Amino acid sequence: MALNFALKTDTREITSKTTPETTPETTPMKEQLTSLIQTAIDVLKNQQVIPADLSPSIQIDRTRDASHGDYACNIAMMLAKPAKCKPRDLAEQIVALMPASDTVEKIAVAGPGFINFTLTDAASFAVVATVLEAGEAYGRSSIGKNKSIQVEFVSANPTGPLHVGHGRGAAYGAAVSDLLAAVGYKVHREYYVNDAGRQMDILAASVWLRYLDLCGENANDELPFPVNGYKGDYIWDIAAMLHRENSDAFRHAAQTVLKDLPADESAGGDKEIYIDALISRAKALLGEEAYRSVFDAGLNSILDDIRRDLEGFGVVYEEWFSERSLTESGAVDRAIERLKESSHLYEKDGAWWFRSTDFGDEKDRVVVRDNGQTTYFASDIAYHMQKLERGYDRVIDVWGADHHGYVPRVKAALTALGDDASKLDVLLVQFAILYRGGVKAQMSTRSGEFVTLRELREEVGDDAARFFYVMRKCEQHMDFDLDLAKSQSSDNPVYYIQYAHARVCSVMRQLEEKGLTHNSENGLANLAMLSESHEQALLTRLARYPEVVEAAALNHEPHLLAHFLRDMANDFHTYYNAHQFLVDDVCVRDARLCLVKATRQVIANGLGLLAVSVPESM
RNA sequence: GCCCCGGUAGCUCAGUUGGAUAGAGCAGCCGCCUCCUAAGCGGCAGGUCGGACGUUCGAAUCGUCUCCGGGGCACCA
Repeated sequence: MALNFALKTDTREITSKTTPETTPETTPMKEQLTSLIQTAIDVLKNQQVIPADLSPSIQIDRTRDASHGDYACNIAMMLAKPAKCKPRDLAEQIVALMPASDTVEKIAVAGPGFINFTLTDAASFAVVATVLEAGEAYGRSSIGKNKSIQVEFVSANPTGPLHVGHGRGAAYGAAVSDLLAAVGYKVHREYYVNDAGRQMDILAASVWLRYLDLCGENANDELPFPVNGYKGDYIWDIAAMLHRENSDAFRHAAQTVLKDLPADESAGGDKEIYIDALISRAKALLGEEAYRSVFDAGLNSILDDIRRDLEGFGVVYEEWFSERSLTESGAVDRAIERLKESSHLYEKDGAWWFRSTDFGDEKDRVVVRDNGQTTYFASDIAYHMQKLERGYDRVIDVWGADHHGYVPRVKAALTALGDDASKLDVLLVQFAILYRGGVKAQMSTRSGEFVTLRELREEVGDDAARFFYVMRKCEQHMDFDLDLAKSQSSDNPVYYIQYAHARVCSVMRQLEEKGLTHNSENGLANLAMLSESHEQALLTRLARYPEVVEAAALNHEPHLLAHFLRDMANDFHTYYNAHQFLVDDVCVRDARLCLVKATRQVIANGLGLLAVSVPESM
């Protein structure tokens, strides 16, 4: 009888389609070729042509040009110097010593000394059966098996709705996570909720003031809204909800609220001092419990909104991690104690400083302020300490590029704690600038008018938004063309790829309408009929897919997959225009349909990893 | 001033971790539906890979310097 384990309330199972089985392990071609070359190298070492103490890493690459065969190796050029031998001559010797293989048709020495491999037809055709057999699992692998990785991304302050800058982090973080899961890692996606700190107090104060307004305390403009408060309409919504549920329970007279407060900026004062005074006043008048009610009303409302927004965007988390919980669990104190014990902290001007300059940071950083409050940085130290304590093999943070200055101090803190800072990868995502009609559509955050992620999703759709965000390398500034993302034409890469998928579906429908059926076995038995250059190109492309997924995952570069899918769609459309699939010859027809179905499968798998839908008709 | 990222075709970007003749898509020009969706395909044209020097068999890729653009340098989060 199975036991039910209680899950933490904010923890959930991965909701994405899980296909636990991985691609059946046909020994990857690169490894086969590597071992052939290794055999030859070993012989040459015995013959002392190559120094025995040399153990070169054998690199096998896909060729760029089909006339160079399928794979190429540059080992002869690498070893030419130590072997005191011309690269081409060495290449010839290596080729002569390589054992025969039933997957290799031809081995040739070319150019300055490349060894080019051409696969047998049987080996190139095999991919079709592999894809159709593996289905959704094709492209998955087990490189990351038994390794766990935590990916923290978005983690925007819950002080307002997500904007388009967060969108890029969301799409990128989710794609990296899904890719890592696809290559076998156990992935823990996490959103760090900044539910403590001054910004949240400002939010609470903003909500409270709007609430007081709704109670009637601002009937004659006697309760001015702070310059530094959050002015968005959503604050009104939260205040209205608060008033609906609590009526006048948190009401205090405007004069009481404002009594003896310093001047706001609008009255010639300092807006920072003013807002802090207002927060103190709110806490004093409301008392701890009521203040927390107002605070939580703001926090929960916005967090729920963010959660719904992200879910709609295909981004789900295993955990929403509370910053406040770090303080409550004592993790922050514990981190500070550990740093004190190892004498990485010192006291100056009433504050406690972390000596991060010992670890290459440009200046030391405060962890406990002179007023006794711990800083955001202290929470971050505790958080990262805690992440590593959880035992992940690797930890990834996806941050906006504007936080890059933060990386050295976080790594410094981990090192100071005696943890392995190299387990942490911080991936920095550059800004996305929206263009509409060729002009910038994004307002500056300073003016308070920013395009929200939700607006973007509504305007261009989730598919286009997800795809466009990951089309570029994350460190590349991105121009996001809204018109292109919305356009339903081949200019739009999303539609272009989806259309390829829909076309295959359409072909299969046509087949049915003609009263025909597809015999897959017969098709697989007649793959040799696929001799057209377009077909060869598709076969090669299909075989590359697992390599692309692997590279995209391990290098955290989902754009590789996006580009691959576009190229594959192009291969398909070209093929589609050049040849009929539904021909009279049953053998050719069945073979072509096998190829085309395999193509559809790979497009579906690839778009699936990017959370882009695969329509069956368009 | 110091640090991070970028600079490749008119525009937006790739470039398999140092490989062979630098590639796509837009935009421009010329073609292709009696045919499984023309939301598609083919062709032409377009380049001093910001610049200089260096490293080596070989550089868009690595190093140093330099120019241009973006961002960051809190007892904020």
